[in-house]
Parts: sequence; structure tokens; C-alpha cells
Amino acid sequence: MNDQLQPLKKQSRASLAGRSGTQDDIVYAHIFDAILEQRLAPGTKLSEEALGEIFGVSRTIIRRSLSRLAHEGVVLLRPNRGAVVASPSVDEARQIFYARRMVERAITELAVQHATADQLTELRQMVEDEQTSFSRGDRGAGIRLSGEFHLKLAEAAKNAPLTSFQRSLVSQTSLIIAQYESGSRSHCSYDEHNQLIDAIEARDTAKAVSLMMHHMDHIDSKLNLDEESASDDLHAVFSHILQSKKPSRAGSIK
Amino acid sequence: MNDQLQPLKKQSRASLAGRSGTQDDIVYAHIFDAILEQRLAPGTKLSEEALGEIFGVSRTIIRRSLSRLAHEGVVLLRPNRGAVVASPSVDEARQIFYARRMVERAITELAVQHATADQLTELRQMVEDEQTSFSRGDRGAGIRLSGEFHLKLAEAAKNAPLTSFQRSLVSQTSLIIAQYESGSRSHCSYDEHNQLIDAIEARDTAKAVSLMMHHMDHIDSKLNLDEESASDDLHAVFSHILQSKKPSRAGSIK
DNA sequence: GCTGGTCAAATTGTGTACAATGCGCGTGCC
DNA sequence: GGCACGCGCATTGTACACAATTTGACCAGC
Repeated sequence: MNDQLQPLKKQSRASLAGRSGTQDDIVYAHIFDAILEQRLAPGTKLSEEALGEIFGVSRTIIRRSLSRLAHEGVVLLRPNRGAVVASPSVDEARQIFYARRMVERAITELAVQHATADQLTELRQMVEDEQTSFSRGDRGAGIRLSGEFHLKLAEAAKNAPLTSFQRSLVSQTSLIIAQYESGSRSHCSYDEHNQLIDAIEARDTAKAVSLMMHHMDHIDSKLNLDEESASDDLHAVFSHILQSKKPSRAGSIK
Repeated sequence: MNDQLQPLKKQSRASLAGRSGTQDDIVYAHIFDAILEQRLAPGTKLSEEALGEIFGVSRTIIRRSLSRLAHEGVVLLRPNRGAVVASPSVDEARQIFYARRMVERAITELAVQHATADQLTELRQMVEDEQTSFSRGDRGAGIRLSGEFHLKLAEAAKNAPLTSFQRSLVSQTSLIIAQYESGSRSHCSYDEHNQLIDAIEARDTAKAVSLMMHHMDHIDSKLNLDEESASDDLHAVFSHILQSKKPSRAGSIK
């Protein structure tokens, strides 16, 4: 393989950012993608003026985009103190995963009922793209495509409120992975995605749901949401100091 | 009973609109409440300038509030053509009810696990208020309190993403009821709410979920989501015209 | 009399100026 | 030397002015 440089196409695949739309949509999509690809780390400050300069638009547009992202929970808007990329706490992460599990179950059931042949083809294509991205080392695009797979599945479920909720959950999941992934790679294995499509195509609800639930298990088994990890709770972070002051025995970590 | 006039307290109970907060929040809450109380009918145009004058704020604030309401699905923002109160189609209504059933189930399960005594007391108080409102003829406040009961329950579930999703679903449900309620009153019977609290207090998950599901059944059994009713799909509305061009027999009203 | 286009009024979309708020730094006091 | 107060800068919040778009009305032509 030669070098992959593609000067004209910033986004290698059909990322959201590449699509047409109003200025809002473009800015929103670029930031959304950056978060999904984990190019924007949790906690990063998002200055309105800086973003405005980058995208060549006024603060008005940036502000709307940030507000939209804040609604989806991927950006935190601190009054008078600017916007930052959200950094979910362990507890928030658990809530998000709980909600996501529930939504993915429902989406899977609905997709089994409603997915069209065209949609299944599209899904397969996405898995292939995802696999390609990983194999050529573009981890960012891979992670994004993996997330977009779940969004596409939501579309196939034909339930607009669920789809929009899923969008919020998937992007927040990406932030959680960025914060809490342990050593090994945390991307969804594309194989699981493929099996899932098979089950949906066979209209086998039980199997599809079962696969999806295992898929969810795999995702959060790769995280360490069990204490440790960076925390923004100062008390938790420095709890060992208090502990070391105590008599040396009986140190339950907690 | 004497006349109920309360000149100083616009909102008779602790409606959202009464709370403190930034200008945004106030405007947002007032519109939200008006929708929950069904004082704003689906389809109503929400002119930025008019609202600005009413609330004494600039269009900037109004615009942000409308955008937030649009995110929750209770307002439709048509580019260059202004905002209107959303009027869910029959199909959208079905999607919302499906999602809501799912969310209510999860919330009920979580509430059984997490609800504190204080929260249960608050819930009982809300049911009482709701009952009072209905019995004194304030249907608007009754409907709103009924919706807020479900929101409060979501809070007790201690899952922020679910709560926020529930907020969107409850307010949209209010719009659906406004559009599709058939003859009789469609408010949640407060008795069902009370029984539900009992089951939660007894930590009886199975019973609580069962009650909630029946409660959902009752709500949409009072609607006619089966064809007819006003629709905004022009093709659907005028489908009978195409039909009447066919041979004259079989003119079902549809 | 009806259809078509053009124009004007009203409404929304965007950029920008100014006000308010928060944060960091320097100075003075203890 | 350390701490607290106050000032100045940077950033966000709000309002307003102007541009763009839509809508309905009017008028010409068929």
C-alpha cells in the first residue's frame, strides 16, 4: 500500500461533516465528528471566538451549534464561563450505559421488524468501511463509523424519538470510552456487527437482541468504570492520602 | 366555594414557570407550561417578535427558548418560516407512545430501587394537587400536574439521560392528547398514580411495572389514533378525492 | 374571469457592538 | 513571606441593526 494521503478529502469517508447543510449544521457536524473520532478530548475548552475563526463564521453560529451539542450532552455549557467537551463521571457513565442498553434492545427489536433490504445493505457497507479504517490504522474514522453503525440501525427502527435519543447516547459513549478505556482497543468488533445484521436479516428477534446485549457487555467490559480512573471528584482522587494517615491495616480501597 | 381568583399568583401551583432562573429559563418554562396545560394548541404560530414583546425580552432570548423547545420536539422550527407548536401526526404519536412505554417501564423499575421516602411523599403531594385541580375545574393545571408526576417519577429513577428523554416524551404526549383526545376526559386518573406509588413504596417491581403499563394502556385507549382525526399530511387528508375519481361505488368515508 | 408574474410588507437569519461577568495578576497590608 | 483586596483583561451574554427569504396582494395579459 502506498501512503494514504488524500489532500482534497479531509474526511476520508462520508462523515457527517462532509454533508451539505446550513452553516450551523456544518459546524455542528464537524465538532460532533471530532468528538466521535475522539480528536476532542473530554474537558477541552471550546472558545466561541476561536471556533468562529476556525470555521470562518460569527459567534452566533458557533453559539447555536454549541447549544445543540449541549442538548445532546456532549458539551457542557457553564454560564459565563464558556463551553467544554463533557467529561462524564463514572456515575454518569453508568446511567448512560443503562439507558443505552435499554434503547439498543428496543432498536434491535424494531429493526428486525422494519429494516428494509436497502438499509441492511447500507449497514453491511458501513461495517466494511469500519473494518477498512481500522486495518489501515485510522482509528478515529473506525470509532466514528462504529458509532454511526449504531445510529444507522436506529434509523432502521423507524422511531424518530428513539433515534434522536440514541444519537445523544452514542456520542456520549464515545466520550466515556475516551475517558475510561483500559489498555486494549475498545472499538466494537466488526464481527459482532456483522452477526447482528445477519440475525436482523433472518428476522430472528431473540437472536438479534441477544447479540446486541452481548455486544453491549463487550463494550463496557473494556472500560474500567470500577473506581480508579481519572475522576473529577477531588475527594475521591485524594482519598488515599486520608487513608495513609490512618493506621496501616485494613485499607479497603474505596 | 368562593371564587378562586388569585391575582398575585399567576400560576396557582409550583409550575415550572414560577421558578427562578435566567431569562431564558423563564421564557422557556412559560411556554413549556402553556403547552403542558394545553393552553397552546398544536399548530399555533410562535412569532419571535410577539413573544419578545409579551415577555419583555429581545428576540435573542426568545430564539434560544424556541430552539430548546424544538430540541424537545414540542416546537417545530421551519427555516425562514418561523416556529409553530408541533402537531404530531398519527405515526409520530405512535412512535412517541412506543418510546414512552419503554421509558416508563425502565423508570418504574429504577424508581422502585432508588426512590427515597421524601420523594414518595412529594409524589403523593403531587397526586393530591392534581386531584384538587381537577375537582375545582382547573383542567389545565390538572393535566400539567399529571405530566409533572411522571417527570418527578423520572427524577426518582436517578438517571439523567432518561429523565431528560422523559421530559421530551411527556410534553409531546400532552400535544398528542390535545390533538387526538376523544370525547371523555383523558387525564391520568389520580387513583392509578396513587396505586403506583403504593407499589413503589412496597418495592414491588412486578406490580409497579404492571400498574404503569396499564396506566399507559388507559392513556392511549382514550385517543383515536386509528385513522380519521385531523392530519397534516396533505396526501392523506385528500386521499378520498383520488378515490372518488374511481368508479362511484364503494365510497368509504375513510 | 382566471392565470401568471412582479412587488411590497412582514418575518426570520446573521453579524457586530456593547454590557456584564469571571479570572489572573499585582499591590498593599498584616 | 503569606494572604487578601482590587484592578485590568479576556470571554461570554444581550440587544440591535441590517440582510435574506417568504408570503400575499396587486396588476397585466390571455
